[in-house]
Amino acid sequence: MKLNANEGVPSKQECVSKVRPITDALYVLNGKWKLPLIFTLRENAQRFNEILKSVEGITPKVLAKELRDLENNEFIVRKVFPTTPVTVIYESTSYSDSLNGVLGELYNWGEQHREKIRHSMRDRKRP
Amino acid sequence: MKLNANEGVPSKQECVSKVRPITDALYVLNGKWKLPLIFTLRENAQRFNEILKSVEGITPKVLAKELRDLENNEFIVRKVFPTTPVTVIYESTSYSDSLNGVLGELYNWGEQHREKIRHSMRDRKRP
DNA sequence: CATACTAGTTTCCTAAAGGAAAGCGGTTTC
DNA sequence: GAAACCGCTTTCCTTTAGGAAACTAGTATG
Repeated sequence: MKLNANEGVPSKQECVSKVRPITDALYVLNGKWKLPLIFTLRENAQRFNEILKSVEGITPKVLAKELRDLENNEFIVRKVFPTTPVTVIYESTSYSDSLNGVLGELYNWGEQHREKIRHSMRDRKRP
Repeated sequence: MKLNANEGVPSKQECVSKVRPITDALYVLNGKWKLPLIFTLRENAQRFNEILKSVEGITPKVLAKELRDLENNEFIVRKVFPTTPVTVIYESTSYSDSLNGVLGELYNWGEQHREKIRHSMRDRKRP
């Protein structure tokens, strides 16, 4: 009783639905500066120019864009105070803590993988 | 007793060591085709041209490079059989199962996050 | 009115990822 | 010897991420 020539082979729909939530998650962590920014703002809320100094190497253009991304994903909030000159404080949200599980898994797996590959490389030289 | 002007502020070393294992992990999943390839080869081992067909849109050049990456990370093995014409089978390893924890966390968080952002967008239109 | 300060934006540029199309080496079949 | 099949590689091109440097708007102070 063969209803479909691709029996047993998952449909494209099925594959996409398996992969998309994962790529969604990866997407929000994507880019050179997302993690450093998340971690530095977890240490303490900071102003734009303070972040520029504490995250070494980032430029104003890229920082502005990354902060917008993080705000859109609700990992941080932007608070403006009408001092003169203005004060803008970026502060990490409690929602950013929801990343802890993911980040913990990534950390442990990444650490383990580095060791694994280090050993494999060594064994290729001296088998 | 102030020993250091940056007391309480983590050193750059400390930040790097917190972030690097995570970026290592993200790096191996990086790129447009890594996850589709991992998943398709978990379904069943396949030949080069079979993968080209089952992973819709990938080109030979990119596939060859991605397979090399996956092999270097020991997620797959490349098996060559001296038939004519040659048969090359790519097969996922049991080590690729070590990703299950990470992928599960990413999946759950990603699914939840998509919902969260969807609701936030709606509430911005109708507050 | 000039200067200073914050929080960005704008313009221009480079490097890397990825795609399209064609080609290639080895081996059989006709 | 031509054609076909497999598993790629090569060349050329476009898009995107990110960096350097300069500039801007708003609001004070002198």
